[in-house]
Amino acid sequence: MKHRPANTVIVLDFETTGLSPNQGDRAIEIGAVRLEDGQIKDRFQRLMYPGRRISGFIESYTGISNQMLSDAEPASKVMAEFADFIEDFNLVAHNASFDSKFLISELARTDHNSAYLFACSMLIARRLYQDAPNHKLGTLVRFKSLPTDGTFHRALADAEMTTHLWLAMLEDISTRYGIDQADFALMQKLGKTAKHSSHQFLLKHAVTG
DNA sequence: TGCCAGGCCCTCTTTAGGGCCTT
Repeated sequence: MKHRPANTVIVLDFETTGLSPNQGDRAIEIGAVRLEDGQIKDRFQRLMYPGRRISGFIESYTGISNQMLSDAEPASKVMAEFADFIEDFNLVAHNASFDSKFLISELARTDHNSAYLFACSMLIARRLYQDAPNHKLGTLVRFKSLPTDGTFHRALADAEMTTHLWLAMLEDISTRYGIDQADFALMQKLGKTAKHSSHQFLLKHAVTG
């Protein structure tokens, strides 16, 4: 039987042709990290052909060219492989609402289930790091002095930076609130909050239940 | 370069508007 650590999450990031699958945008790259008990155990990165040319803006923004995509496998094939990679583990992304809608949209083109639970590192960071200049991923990486190879807006590089941010937040929450180990359920709760609660109240409430 | 959308959150709010964040 396959070993399944209790505290395993998949941290993922999509590069896409634009902001909205409802407007016809497609994924062009998926990058992800399998994090088991705080250790990176596996990585996944694939380009995928979206069925049409991408804009010059996206080429410039991501560094992914039309030439690179012309040699890539179709999205449906890549997403089927990715579904096998993520199994049924919980998912983490920076601004998870964005990656969630692309995951649902692309998996809908395959016969794979897309009923995953997401936690959003951006929403948690907004509560935890209120003195950060802003809560863009790159800013938070610099703010927390997290590891980076200097690559931004590529799927695996962004997923790895999000992984380090996730680990830093787990540690900071445990240290700040004196709990043994922050887990996915707590982090997901911190990303879904009632309005009009102060951040301090919210964190303490989430920790104490 | 920044628009497209959408969820979240703040405030000059809740019968609303606008900024943030993702590509």
